[in-house]
Amino acid sequence: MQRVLLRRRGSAVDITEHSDDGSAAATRIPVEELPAVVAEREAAPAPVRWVWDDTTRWYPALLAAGARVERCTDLRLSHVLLRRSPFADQALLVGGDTAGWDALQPVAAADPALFPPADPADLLDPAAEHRRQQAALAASPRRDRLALLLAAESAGALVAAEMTYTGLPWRADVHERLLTALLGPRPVAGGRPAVLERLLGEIRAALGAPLLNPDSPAELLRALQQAGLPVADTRSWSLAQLDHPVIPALLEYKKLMRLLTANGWSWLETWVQEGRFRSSFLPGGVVTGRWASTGGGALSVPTLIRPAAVADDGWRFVVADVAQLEPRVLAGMSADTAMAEAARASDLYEGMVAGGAVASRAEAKLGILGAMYGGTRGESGRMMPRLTRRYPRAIGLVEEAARAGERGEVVHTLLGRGAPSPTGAWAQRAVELGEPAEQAGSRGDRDRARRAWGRFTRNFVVQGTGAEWALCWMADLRNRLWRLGGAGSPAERPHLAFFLHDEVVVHAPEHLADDVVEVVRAAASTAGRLLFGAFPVDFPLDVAVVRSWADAG
DNA sequence: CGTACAGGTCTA
DNA sequence: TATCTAGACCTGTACG
Repeated sequence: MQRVLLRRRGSAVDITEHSDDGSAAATRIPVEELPAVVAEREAAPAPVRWVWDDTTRWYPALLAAGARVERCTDLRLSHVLLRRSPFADQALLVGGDTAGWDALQPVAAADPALFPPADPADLLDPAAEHRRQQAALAASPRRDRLALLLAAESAGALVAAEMTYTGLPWRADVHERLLTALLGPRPVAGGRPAVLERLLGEIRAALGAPLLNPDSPAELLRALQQAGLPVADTRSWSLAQLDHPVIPALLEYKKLMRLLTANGWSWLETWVQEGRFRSSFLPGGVVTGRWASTGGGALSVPTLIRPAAVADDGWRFVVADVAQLEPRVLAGMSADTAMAEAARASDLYEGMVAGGAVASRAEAKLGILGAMYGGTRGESGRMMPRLTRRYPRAIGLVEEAARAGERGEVVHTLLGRGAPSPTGAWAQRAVELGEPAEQAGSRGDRDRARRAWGRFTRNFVVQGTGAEWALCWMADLRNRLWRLGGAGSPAERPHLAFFLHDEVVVHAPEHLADDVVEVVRAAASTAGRLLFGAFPVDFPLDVAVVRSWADAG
């Protein structure tokens, strides 16, 4: 496939075409002409892969100018993956500006200018970096998987930019009605809404503390203890265990205060414009390969306010999520046929019950979560021997990942994303967490930190491979949605509008909703085959065609 | 007066 | 004798 490398040169762009025969041809164009050049090239029959330093620096402006890109190589994201992968020869990756690539950060989506001034990326040579990456890939003992990972990560970067561009349809009027119904009318600057004010009065009266500010955990804890309640913190879950007249009002107050501060009127003003909630997603933003987000708390939008996410008139949301993604991924990557058999059921936990591994669904869930998170105590710990007997390969894989982490070894996902080395800052953090300063250095604390790192590596291999499945799913889905046809930009055709680790929201014209359901499922099958080949592990989806996000699931 | 951390709550 | 993975982001509070 033809690769076309883009490089900024002041107010111009250098375009270098790399043909399969190794020849290269370069042209220089003014930056204003780039969208037209890209659009023309994308419309031509020969497929092309754009190679650029960083999608966040190129794609938002292209989208704004009406140019959509089918494929790219994001050198920044690829660099991070290769630098940490145990299957990339680091000697091949090191060049003059490696430190610059190591340090390169994505830019915020807020600025749509194609060329931010004084960008550190301008000091880097993308052609040289691309050559190094291709060399490392060619020499890798896991070349195919690593190449798939780089392609999927780059496709994710395109998806992320497009989701910020299109936004998630959001009805401010619905959101405001919801706030008013729960909190009362919007208060004038500074005041508490009426409902909170009333609850505050009840709380103060019930505790005999007329000046209490329940927003201060320390103050609240003292007041509760003075009222004779045996409580060590003010978490809702702890308070719910208590029997005292103040508790219902206090729990309601905490819930509504959270709504007000996290997703109240000021959230609405800040993050919703022109009927769209626009946040920015950061592919690869989490060490495991999951996406992070910045702005508006996109990855923790409470279900309480999801009724305000409403498809446009004549459009629908197609909401799809994978039930029990991570245990299915674990079955696939360990080639555990017994667990894959359980995964044939649409509810994997019920499949485990049917297979005779455990007595109840609750036990199955507890046991699997314990296996993936490293819970060794309590009920999930007691489940482990039975699970190990029944699913030796699956349990063996996570146990080995935990032991490797405890030994200080580096673990990796199925496609070759490497975990951080335990000598890095992350291990320091684990040490600090397990080690109160006054007892620093004791053997027990070191053991605790080692086990904490083992839990991290145990979870890393599963969560990280789950993230790879989701990336492959979205990358394939994005292309299938585009091929459903229509005209215009992604916003005017069926498009991905939101992504939450194992769930996607597609915004589509109503008459195409059934087609979207079909391609969402087809893309899930493709992702399973890409990762696990012929090994028979299913990824059944829960799919709903709805007007509001809240109506799904 | 601005920054850093603690405590809490939301997500998968 | 016990909640264990990954995050974002809010308020209150301590600190320099």
